Amino acid sequence: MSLILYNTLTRRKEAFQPLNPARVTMYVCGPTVYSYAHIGNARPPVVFDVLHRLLKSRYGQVAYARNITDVDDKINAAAKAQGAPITAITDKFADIYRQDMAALGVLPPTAEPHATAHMAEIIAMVERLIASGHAYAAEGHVLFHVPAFAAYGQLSGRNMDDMIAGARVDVAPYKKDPADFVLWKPSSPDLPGWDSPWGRGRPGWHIECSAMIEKVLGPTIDIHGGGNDLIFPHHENEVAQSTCAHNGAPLARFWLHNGFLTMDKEKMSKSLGNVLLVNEILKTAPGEAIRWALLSAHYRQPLDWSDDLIAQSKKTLDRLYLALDQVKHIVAANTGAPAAVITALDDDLNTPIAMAEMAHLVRALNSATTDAEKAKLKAELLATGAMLGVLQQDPATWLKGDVSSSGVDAAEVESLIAQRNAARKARDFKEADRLRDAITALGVVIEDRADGTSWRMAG
RNA sequence: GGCCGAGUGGUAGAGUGGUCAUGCAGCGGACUGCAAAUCCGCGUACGUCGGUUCGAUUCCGGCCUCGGCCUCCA
Repeated sequence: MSLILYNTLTRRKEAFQPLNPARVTMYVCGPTVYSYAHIGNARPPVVFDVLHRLLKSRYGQVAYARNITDVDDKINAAAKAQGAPITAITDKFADIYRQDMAALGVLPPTAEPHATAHMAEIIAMVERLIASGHAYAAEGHVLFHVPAFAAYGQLSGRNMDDMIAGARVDVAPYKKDPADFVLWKPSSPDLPGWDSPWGRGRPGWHIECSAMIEKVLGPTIDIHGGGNDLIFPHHENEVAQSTCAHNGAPLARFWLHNGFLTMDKEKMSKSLGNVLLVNEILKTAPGEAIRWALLSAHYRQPLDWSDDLIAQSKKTLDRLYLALDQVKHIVAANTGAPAAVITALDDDLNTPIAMAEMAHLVRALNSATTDAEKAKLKAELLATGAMLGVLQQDPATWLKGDVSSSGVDAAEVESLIAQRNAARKARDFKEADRLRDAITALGVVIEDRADGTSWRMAG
C-alpha cells in the first residue's frame, strides 16, 4: 500500500515517497492573526491534520510546520482601529486560533513559526536574491524580478503574457516588469518596521513562508499545503523566491490544495462578509461534529456549509458513539484500522470512503454476538476514528452532551426515569407514558435496555 | 478574456466501462407494553447533444449552467 496524492504541480495523482523517510516534512500556510478564523479557514488545518496523522502512522514522525503570520497590513489596520498595540492583536488571535483548532481535534503542528521571529532570515534571503540577480531594490522597496525566473507560472499554470493582458491593477512605477512583486517594503514611523539594508521596513506577503520553510524544515520539503486560492499568487511566488534562493532546488515536491467552503454555493470569505466564525459555531455544536462535517466531502471538492450539514454530522456521530457505548465494558482488541480504511485514505485522502467504512464497522459491531468479535470491531472503529481525529472521547460524555448548558437537571431526569420504571413495573403504562412525555419535553431521549434505562440529550 | 474545477437519487456525498457506495430523511418488517435504539428489506440517480464501444453515469468532443483564481483571501 502506498500513499497517492494529487499534486497541483503536475495536475495528477502521484505516489508519495518522502525525500527522507526518517524526517517527512510538511508545511501548511497558517493564519494571519488579525481576527477570528471562520469555518472556511478551518478546512486546511483539519484536512492536513488527517494527512499529518496518516504520515505519522506510516513514518513515525513528521516535521510539520504551520506558520503564524503576525506582520501584515490588516493587522496594522486592526490595531489602529482598536487603538491597541500590534502584539495585543496578534497574541489574542493566535491564542484563539489555537483554541479553535484544538476544539476541532487538530493536533498541534510540530512547529509554529512566527514571521516576526524570522526577520533576520527574511532579510538574508532577500539579500541572496539580490546577489543572485533575481531581485532588485528600488525606492526603498525590494522586488522580485519575475522574468529572471523562467519557470514562473508553472505551479498555477499561467503564462505571463496572459496575466499582463488581464492585469487589473496599476503597475507601480518602480517595477521593472509589471509582474514583479514585493519582497520588502518601507514602513512609515507609525508602522511596525525592522532595520534592513534598504532602510526601515517590513516584509512582503510571500517571503516569510519561504524564509521560515528554509529555516524550520530545509530547502526542499516533501509537502506544501494550503487553500486553493493561495496557488496564485502566494504559492507561485514562494516557488520563485525559494527556487532562486536555492540555486534551483525545488521548494516542495508535492503541492496540495484544498477546495473551498461555500455558503449558498458562494465562496466564504472575509471580503464578501458571508462568514461563520469557528468560535461562534463551537457555541452551538460540538467541535467533533464540525470536524466530521469538514471531512464529509473529499478535500479537493467544494463543500457547501449549512446547519443541516452539522445536524447530520452530529447524528452520524451519535450512532457511532451509541454503538461504542454498548461495548464500553469490552476491552478493545489490539487491532488497527481495517485495510479498507487505509486504502481509502491512501487514495488522496478519501475521507468519505473512510467514513463509509465506519458505517460498515458500526453495523457489524451492532450485529456482533461474541465478545471476541466485538473487541475486534471496537478496536477497528476506534483506530479508524483516530485516523480521522474523531471518536476518541468517552461515549457517555458525548451522548449526554453538554447537560449543564442545556438547562436540564440531571437529577430530575433520573428521578422521572425511576418513577417511570416503577410505573412500568406496576404495569401502569398510562402513567409510564405520561412520564416519558415529560422527559421528552425536557429534550431528553430515553432508551430501555436489558441493563436499565439510559438517557441522552436529543438532537 | 486567460487558467482551473464542478454538475450524481428527497438531501449530503463517493465511485465505476456491464451486480452494491455510504450517511441522513422516507417506506415496510422484526424487536418493544408503547417507544427509542438496533437489525432486516425497499425505493428514486448520474446537466445536455454527439462520438468511440457489444455496452457509458463512467472514455472523447461540442454545448449549457454554476463556482474559483487572475487584487487581500484557506
